[in-house]
Amino acid sequence: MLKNISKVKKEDISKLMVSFSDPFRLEIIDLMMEGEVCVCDIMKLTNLSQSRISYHIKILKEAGLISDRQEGRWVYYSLKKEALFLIKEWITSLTDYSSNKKRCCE
Amino acid sequence: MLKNISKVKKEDISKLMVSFSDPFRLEIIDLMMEGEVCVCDIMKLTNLSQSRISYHIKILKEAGLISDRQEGRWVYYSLKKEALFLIKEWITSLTDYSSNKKRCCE
DNA sequence: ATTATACATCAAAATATTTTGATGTATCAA
DNA sequence: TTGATACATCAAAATATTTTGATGTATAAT
Repeated sequence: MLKNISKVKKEDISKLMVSFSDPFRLEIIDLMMEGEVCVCDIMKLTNLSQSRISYHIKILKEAGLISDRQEGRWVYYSLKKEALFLIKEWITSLTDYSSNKKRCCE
Repeated sequence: MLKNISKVKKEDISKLMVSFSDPFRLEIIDLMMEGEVCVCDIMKLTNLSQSRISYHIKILKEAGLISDRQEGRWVYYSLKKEALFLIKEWITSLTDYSSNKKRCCE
C-alpha cells in the first residue's frame, strides 16, 4: 500500500479543510479574496454577529489559513497564499496519484 | 465586490470539504487512492468498526466524492475524479483570484 | 477623564456530528 | 433451508461545534 504520497501532513490538511467545511466561513473566505477585510467589513457584508465572526475568524487563523495585521483599532485579515498553495498541492497529489484500478483481474 | 468568481457552487464545495474535514475520512480517502476498496478492506487496514466506516462512507457518497459498484456481496468504493477536479478548480480560482490588496492608499 | 469603537473571549445554551451496539437485508455457500 | 458474510440502517449515547449575549481589553476621539 502506497500511503501518504503527498508531503503535506494529514493533520494540517484536515485542519485547513475544516476551514472550508462551514458555509459561513466560506462566505468570509470569499470576502477575503478581494483583499484585506476587518470584522466590521464582514459584519456589514453579511448578517453575522460580531462574536460569531470572531469565532469563525479564530478557526481560520488556527488552521493557518489567514493572517492578521492590526492598524489602530482595526484588525485586517487576509488569506495566506502559502496555505492556499498547500491545499492545492495536496489536492493535486490526490488527482495525480489516485488510480482507477479495479479490484482484480483486469 | 467581486463574488463567486468560480463557477463551482458554494454549497457543493462546502459538502465536499466536509468530506476532508474528518481525520478518519481522510484515512479512508487515502486508501481509495490505490483504487477500489470495500468496507472490509478498510476494516482490515484501519481499526474502525463496520458501522462507523459505513457512516463515513455515506458522508463521502452524499458529498459526491466517491462512487460505488456492487459485486456480489461486496461493494467497492472509489474516488470520483470529477469531484476531485471540481475541488481543484475551486481552489485554483482561490489562489488565482485572491489579491494581496491592502486596505487603502497603496 | 470619559466615552465610543473594534474586536476578543467567555460561559451557557443550542445544535450538529460521531460513535456504539443492535438489527435488517441481500448474497452466497454448504 | 440454514448459516455465514458484507454491508446498511437505526436509535441512543457520547462528543464536538456553533451560537448567543455578556463582559473584557485596547485604541482613539472628545
